Amino acid sequence: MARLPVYLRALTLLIERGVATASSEDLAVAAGVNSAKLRKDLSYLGSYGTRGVGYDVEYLRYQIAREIGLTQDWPVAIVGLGNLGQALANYAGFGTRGFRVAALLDVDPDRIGRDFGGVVVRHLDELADLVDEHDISIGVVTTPGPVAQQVADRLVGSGVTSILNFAPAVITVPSGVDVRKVDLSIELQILAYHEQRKSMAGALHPGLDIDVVAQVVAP
Amino acid sequence: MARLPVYLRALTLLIERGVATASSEDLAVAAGVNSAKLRKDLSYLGSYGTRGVGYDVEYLRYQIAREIGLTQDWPVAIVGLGNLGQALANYAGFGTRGFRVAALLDVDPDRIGRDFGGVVVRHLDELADLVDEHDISIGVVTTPGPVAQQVADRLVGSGVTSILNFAPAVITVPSGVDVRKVDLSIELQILAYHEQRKSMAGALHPGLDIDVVAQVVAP
DNA sequence: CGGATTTTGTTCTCCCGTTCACAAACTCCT
DNA sequence: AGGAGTTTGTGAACGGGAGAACAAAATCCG
Ligand SMILES: NC(=O)c1ccc[n+]([C@@H]2O[C@H](COP(=O)([O-])OP(=O)(O)OC[C@H]3O[C@@H](n4cnc5c(N)ncnc54)[C@H](O)[C@@H]3O)[C@@H](O)[C@H]2O)c1
Ligand SMILES: NC(=O)c1ccc[n+]([C@@H]2O[C@H](COP(=O)([O-])OP(=O)(O)OC[C@H]3O[C@@H](n4cnc5c(N)ncnc54)[C@H](O)[C@@H]3O)[C@@H](O)[C@H]2O)c1
Repeated sequence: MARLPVYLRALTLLIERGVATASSEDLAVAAGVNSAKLRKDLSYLGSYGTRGVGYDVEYLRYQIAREIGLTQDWPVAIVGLGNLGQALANYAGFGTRGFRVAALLDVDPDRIGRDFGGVVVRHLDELADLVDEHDISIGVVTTPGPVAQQVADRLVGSGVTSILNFAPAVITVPSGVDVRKVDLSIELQILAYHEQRKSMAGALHPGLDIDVVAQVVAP
Repeated sequence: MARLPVYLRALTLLIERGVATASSEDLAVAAGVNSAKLRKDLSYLGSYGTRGVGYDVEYLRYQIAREIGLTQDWPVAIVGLGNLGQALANYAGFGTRGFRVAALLDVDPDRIGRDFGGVVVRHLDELADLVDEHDISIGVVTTPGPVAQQVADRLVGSGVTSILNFAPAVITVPSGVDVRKVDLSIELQILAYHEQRKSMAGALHPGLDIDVVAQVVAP
């Protein structure tokens, strides 16, 4: 079900291009997945396609948006207005996808009171009030790693039940709370790992050309 | 093998705490995984543990770092110095993990020439020269989605063989080139999906308390 | 020195996601 | 209207990862 957002984006792209109807094959290409997988995924939501024709792009987009819950908009709190937190707070693409920055929190007096995209940074102590006031259920953690756990604890304590964590730390939460992690270093390290294998393959089999090496290395 | 970086971070944390030896159970808790899985993963690298004792933290950390390829440092190019690109360029945690920002590229004359963390932004046309000069094999894409594909093409054309893509677009590359995607919107949408299910479960079974709901909803 | 204890490395089983393949359903053209 | 062509929805086979469980190996302790 983690692929639904990808399909949603592919559908939006097709709508922008003026496409009214698309086959599972078309969608699969646009979303970068196998067409059988895509059909099976969509069949979970119900029979929204027409055999011999394909899917009504607009209609399917709405159905997926509804399934994900994007017919409402989700207020989000961001904790930690450093480099990354500011970039997120300024990010326009946020609102166009059903999310709204409803609260910004920090503990640094230099950050508190500043304004990003029309929202003023407040002290973390005001978290519970803001969560209540704006009915926030999603929190984003962009603090340094060492304080991520305690910030997560306060988010949970204030009633937040979903957390997106950018800090390089494993955070644990009570059951019933979802955590997702975005970790730049890990992504880069995975790339570095493959890079190293590529160069090693080249060293071990200098006769092989790049295409063959690619096949050896492919996951 | 995508878990090796997580183990690496857990080990680094333990070293900072002065721990010299850790069992697979300790490591599993620190990394947030199952201990059997962790042991199986580590056994791939070789037998670096001692039965009845556990793993030498320092030694294991080095072995994993070597496996990933972090004994060398990896020069990285960042394309698109907007909100996000600037945050990445300023990010200190970059260098401490074996990566180095070697080149910054943009096409906006207002950005070109500016300095982030000691590196000057250059025009995208200079990409190939910079890749050659600094022996860059990893590129980071932080441009708007619509130009992500053409930027990726230029990266590949310049000799980059690994791409980390932050733009909300599916990019396709020749075989032999690795692409990883970091997509904020998708992460938030997955959280929203689970949020919606939580609130629906509450509406359908108003008698259930939050803990029971949590079990129903858990993946 | 030998048994009790701890913990690794590995085997085995199970389960879930992926993919193939095909019948059913729909359109289009003659 | 009917056959040819397309495309969905899904049953079935496949593959691989995850976890339980256990034997082997090392330490500890009397
Ligand atoms: N900047 C990046 O590009 C980048 C990339 C990947 C990961 N990260 C991670 O994201 C996190 C933030 O990175 P950054 O570069 O923005 O760091 P930063 O130091 O610029 O910002 C951290 C912010 O958190 C605030 N903060 C500190 N303790 C807090 C607390 N207890 N409660 C609330 N706020 C608190 C600080 O005042 C500061 O404003 C770090 O964990 C970093 O490792 C950053
Ligand atoms: N800012 C965020 O927090 C955030 C979060 C998630 C995803 N993203 C995605 O990351 C990307 C960048 O976001 P942003 O907020 O930094 O956008 P931005 O508009 O601030 O920055 C985009 C930068 O890319 C440059 N650019 C445009 N076309 C280019 C080209 N052909 N070659 C090189 N550079 C080019 C622009 O000059 C600009 O500096 C977007 O795709 C966005 O959707 C951003």
